[in-house]
Amino acid sequence: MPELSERAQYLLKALTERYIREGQPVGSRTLARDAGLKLSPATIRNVISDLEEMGLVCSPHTSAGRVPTVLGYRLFVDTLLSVQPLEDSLVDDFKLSLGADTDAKDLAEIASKLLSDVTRMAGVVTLPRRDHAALQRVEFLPLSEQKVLAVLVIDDQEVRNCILQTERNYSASELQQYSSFLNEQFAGRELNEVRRRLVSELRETRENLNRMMATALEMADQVLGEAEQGSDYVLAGQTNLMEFEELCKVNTLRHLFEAFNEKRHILHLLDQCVENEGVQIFIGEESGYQMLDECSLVTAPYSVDGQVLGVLGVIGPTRMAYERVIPIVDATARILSAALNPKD
Amino acid sequence: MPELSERAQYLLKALTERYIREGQPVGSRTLARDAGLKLSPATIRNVISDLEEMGLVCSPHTSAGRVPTVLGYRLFVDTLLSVQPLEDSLVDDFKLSLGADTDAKDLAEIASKLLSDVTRMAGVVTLPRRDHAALQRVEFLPLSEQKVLAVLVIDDQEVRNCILQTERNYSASELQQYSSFLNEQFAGRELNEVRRRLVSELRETRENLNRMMATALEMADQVLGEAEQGSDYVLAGQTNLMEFEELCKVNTLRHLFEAFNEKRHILHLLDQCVENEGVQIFIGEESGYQMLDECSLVTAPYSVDGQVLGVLGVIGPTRMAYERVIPIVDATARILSAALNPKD
DNA sequence: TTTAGCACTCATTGAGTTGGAGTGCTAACA
DNA sequence: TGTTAGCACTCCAACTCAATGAGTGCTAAA
Repeated sequence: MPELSERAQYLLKALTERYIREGQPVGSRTLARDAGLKLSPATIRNVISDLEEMGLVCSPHTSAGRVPTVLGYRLFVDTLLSVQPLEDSLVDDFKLSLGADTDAKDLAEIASKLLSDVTRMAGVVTLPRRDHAALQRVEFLPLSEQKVLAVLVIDDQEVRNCILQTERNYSASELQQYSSFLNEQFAGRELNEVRRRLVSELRETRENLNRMMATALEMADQVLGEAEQGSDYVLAGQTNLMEFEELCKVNTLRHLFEAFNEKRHILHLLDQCVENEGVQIFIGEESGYQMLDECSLVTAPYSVDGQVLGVLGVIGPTRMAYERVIPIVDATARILSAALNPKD
Repeated sequence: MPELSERAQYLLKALTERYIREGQPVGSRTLARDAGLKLSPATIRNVISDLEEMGLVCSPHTSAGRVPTVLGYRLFVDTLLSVQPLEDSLVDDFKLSLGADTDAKDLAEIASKLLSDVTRMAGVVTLPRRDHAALQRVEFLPLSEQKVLAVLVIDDQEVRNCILQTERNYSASELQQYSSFLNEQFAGRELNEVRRRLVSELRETRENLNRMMATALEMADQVLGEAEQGSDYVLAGQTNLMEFEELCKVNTLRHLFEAFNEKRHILHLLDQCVENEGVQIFIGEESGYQMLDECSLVTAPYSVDGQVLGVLGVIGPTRMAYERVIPIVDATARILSAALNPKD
């Protein structure tokens, strides 16, 4: 990519900003008026023509103004953007809303709602991964004929339960034995470590023919398997996307909403953002998913104790106010991280 | 409403069926050919003209054919419809899919998916109300500083837990005392009865200054309050609705999808169907909700032990194949009922 | 009661027209 | 060499206009 003159950069910025604001292809005359430079439309045409050659802008048809391409947006976002600082009042609002002492899922829902409300686009938050969370305790309770209730206490905020189908009946005291055995062994360890060690221990105890331990371990294994509720996300404000001209073709919307329902693809995309520290942006086709061709995704990971637990973000048209959305997503990720941190 | 001649009825039926099939206003010529009656278009025009006077059909504009009105659909559905029996293979499929031994929520999700897949419209299933379900057991477990985990075993299939914030720490044995006290009192009783009795018992024990009982009751009260996860529903196949011409205005879709997200309205509507035994149908504006003006809703309640637990149904355009949807909804309700019944 | 005939209405389609916005190119200017 | 004015050109969007065709209502005859 050849170097871009100061002026060309400035004009690309002006053009992109104008287009984001107005949604209409912008022509040389408009730009001349708008940009504040003392240049005639003709001069501007020359510059813009260079930008076009570099693939940063294009015109939808011969006699229309120019529109940023994905590449143009990319350059704009990476090097030209002047990010606005966020109003304190908004941050306070967010902190308040995410301050309630509820479980992770509720927080995710609140956060996605906040994101969608403030940006008037769609907000998305993946549920926190719990691989690295510490297992606090396991409890087994007899339920009924050949059914045992297993309760998995992960931390103060999250408890999962699942119902095990067993081969025979177990008494409460027997189950108590199992759980205290397991707690001795595994309490305080990370879930994925527990998972790993379960496998090896199982093999070992089977060899040793220790019936009681084996049963306990088998149960634990089953619980972890069940509780392994594959990663998931919550979405809010999908309908906001219907307000944007450029997405308002029924077919575009259908593909988009099908993807939202299907979840697989969106999840895969969001997973890619876990790696990256800080705000990450996919513009248009960059995502690699066709249904997002006319959309951009702005994400940021959230974490607890330096462990990234998930990702949140905003989905909207490529023509979105990045300079506003970016700080919002960034701040929300921080606030959510704080909310998830054990406060004591 | 004046009596309708045999012939008029027949023609209304033919017209409605044709319109449902083709989606185009049907004219007298078409109807003459289609209906199998040996009548000229002119004659048919006379009859149709009567139907129009009665408000059963109308024409979108002067020189178009006729389309059934809501009233026309109503008459069609109530008295003219020939419901097709369902293929056994489909019923078997449904039974298989709903046979798995999972919890109520999963079943509801499967059912709504089935409904939407088979009808190519949107399937909806309310989560089962648990007011009349028997409380099997309560357990309290100490979690951490001033936090107690309460587990509510409702029946073999459903367990709820919630985390209580308490004023001081409780030991495991103390909590054990509470839960066994509560289980003695309430196990086996219906949830709403438990709720009712809790209130009065609380008042009584407070007067008696029985500290221990009071605490136990207060905890139970809190649990029930928390677990009171207001009624809810699951929806599948919303995007199918985008395939229908008549709903494909972005605005219509937006209102519809907003209603789906909002849930309140749809729930209220579905609640009305609990009363009615068997299949109930809302056609177009009959629902009273504007966003459903161009939709119909076909529902049937499902129940266990004669207790209606919820409603399921299909949402689609008014122009839907009622004769097919009705038996599908009916059968699904039966199969879901069976699946929820304790099998032992 | 049914039918044929006819005049009439109205949505839809496609072709032709116009106006405006914007471009690219060229030649002149600083 | 960079900047500007002028001009021909392109294309979209909006509009008009006429033709088409599906369907109706009415009337009078079978």
